[in-house]
Amino acid sequence: MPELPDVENYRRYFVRHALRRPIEGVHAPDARTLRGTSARRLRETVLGRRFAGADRHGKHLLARLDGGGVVTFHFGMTGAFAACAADEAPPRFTRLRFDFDGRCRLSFTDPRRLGRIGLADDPASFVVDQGLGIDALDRRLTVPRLAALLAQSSAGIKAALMAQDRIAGIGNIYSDEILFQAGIDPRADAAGLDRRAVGRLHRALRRVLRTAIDRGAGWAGFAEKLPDGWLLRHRRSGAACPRCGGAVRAARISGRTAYFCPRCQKDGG
DNA sequence: CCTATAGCCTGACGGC
DNA sequence: TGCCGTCAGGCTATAG
Repeated sequence: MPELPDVENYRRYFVRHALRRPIEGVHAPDARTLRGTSARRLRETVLGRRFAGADRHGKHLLARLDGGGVVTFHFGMTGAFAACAADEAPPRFTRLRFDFDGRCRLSFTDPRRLGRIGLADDPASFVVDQGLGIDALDRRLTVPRLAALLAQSSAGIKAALMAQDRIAGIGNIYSDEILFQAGIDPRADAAGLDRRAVGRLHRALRRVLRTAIDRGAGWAGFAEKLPDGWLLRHRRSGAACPRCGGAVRAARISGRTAYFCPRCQKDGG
């Protein structure tokens, strides 16, 4: 699940359940989930400290420790958080667990183990080290800046939106929705979009991501809360496009399955 | 430089 | 019901 809206909601969940409590235990039973660190070093870094705050950049969650240092989370395709009491059974697929004082615990769960957890000095240096582009909801991503980013891309527009080193946070699902709402063919060249199309893309990008956050992306029941007019509700081959009633089509674009409405998404195609 | 593909992992789902 | 193939909202390394 975890694209920008999902991770933003996980961040808020983390803030509610993990901030300002002494960390009394760290369980990291799955070494593969750790990236560039070890269970031992993680324990040494975190034990006895508290999380002071949590930032997000693109699909990454950056949990700041009091006194410096950051625990970084990437959720892969199936990562999530689950808080639970100490006397409850730990959730299935727990790959990392923090035990706080009292009865509160926070698990990072990830069935497929495609998620990654690591350590960094600070959020800014992590973003630089990872080579991440500007966060998709950063206000500094203006229409001219988006236009400039796309103009220097030689990729298709869907691949350009998903390139984390340019714009961080958008994945396969939300790129489909953004392009649908902007009326742009996912196979179009990124550099070939005119001013009006880039303007619509910018509007759609912000609206889609904000709305998804507000409606609870990442949590159970989100699918039922999707707006009626969204493509995501009808993201199956042959389903009826919510705008024109035509057939939704699937296509393989940059290694992922894209869904779109050929009639409503003509721009650049 | 770029795009395309396989691989990492496991679970869910549809067809037989 | 059980087995098998396919697919899944991530990224990375490697090949062309």
